[in-house]
Amino acid sequence: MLKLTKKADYGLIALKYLAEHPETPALSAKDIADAYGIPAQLLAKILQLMTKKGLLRSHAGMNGGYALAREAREISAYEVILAIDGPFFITSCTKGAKSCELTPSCTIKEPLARVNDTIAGVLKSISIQDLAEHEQPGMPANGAAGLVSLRL
Amino acid sequence: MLKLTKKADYGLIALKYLAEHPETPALSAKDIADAYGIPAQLLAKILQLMTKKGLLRSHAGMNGGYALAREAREISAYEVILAIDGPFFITSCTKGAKSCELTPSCTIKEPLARVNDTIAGVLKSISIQDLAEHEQPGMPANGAAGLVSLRL
DNA sequence: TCAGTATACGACCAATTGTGTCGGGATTAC
DNA sequence: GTAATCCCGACACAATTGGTCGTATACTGA
Ligand code: FES
Ligand code: FES
Repeated sequence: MLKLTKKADYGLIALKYLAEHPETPALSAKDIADAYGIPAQLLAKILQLMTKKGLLRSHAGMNGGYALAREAREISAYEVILAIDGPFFITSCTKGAKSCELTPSCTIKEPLARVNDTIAGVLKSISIQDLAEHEQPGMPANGAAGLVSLRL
Repeated sequence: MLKLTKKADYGLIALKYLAEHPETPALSAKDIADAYGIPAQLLAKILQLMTKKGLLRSHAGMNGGYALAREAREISAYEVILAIDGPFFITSCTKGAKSCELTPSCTIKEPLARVNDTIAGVLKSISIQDLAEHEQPGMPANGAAGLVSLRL
């Protein structure tokens, strides 16, 4: 539960990989898939999705492939997840604003919606570049990168 | 994606309901299920799970049922979710410490683990009592209840 | 112009997970 | 002893996710 789908995971990995290779004009889906042992065709579909959402730019033909549409710093993990898995809500009742309006006595939705927003905020504060910059192991103890306040 | 299962939702609802009725010594699974239109037998299993994890105390026999094992303030949403859905990891690769060790080049797991911890922290900061205390609508603008720092 | 490389897209199936039901057994109160 | 209640495993069904296939389309370079 509360876990990323593999697709979203693959998407993040692919973007991270692209962010790590800024010199190349484009990388094909197969290139990326091979680098990580990801099913190539599946990754292709994911990349296509992200292209449609404006996160990537694609180019067909020889030496074609995908490239980041924006700076790695300007693409958040939230956007990636949103593009691949669609809008997400932590509460299972918030589906069509239908099923749970039937039980007006249940007020659990409201506080959980705040949690949802908080998580979304955290995800928004993470950029692809953050993922790509892998500090060496050993806890470098760098400063706090983000601060998220949860208001009940 | 990234959503609570219905079971966890039901579990939270049930605990909230129990927290709202502190006067009664115990409420049966059926009582709670009827109050919200939740499948009774399913809820029963969920309550049993939470009992086994020490969140509830149960009592068989007539006028039996369930009661909170601790103060509502002392039970966090995190514990509930953990009890019902098991340990959760946002990263899909962190399953058996197996699949992703094969690709040591992928460093995406690390930063996402921090996100995971952050979310867990948020969930831990929410108690059943927080859910039960439904402020009236209208944004009461009360002070910040929790502050979670995300350190990349 | 033509062959090769690559994206684009839809349909489809397989695997997993989530949701809900059933049935029998054990406890407890009255 | 009977009715209410918890306990628990097995099962069936539904939804989601993961992955494949086939084909169409676009671009490149010789
Ligand atoms: S479960 Fe949807 S509002 Fe309570
Ligand atoms: S996907 Fe698991 S470490 Fe990268």
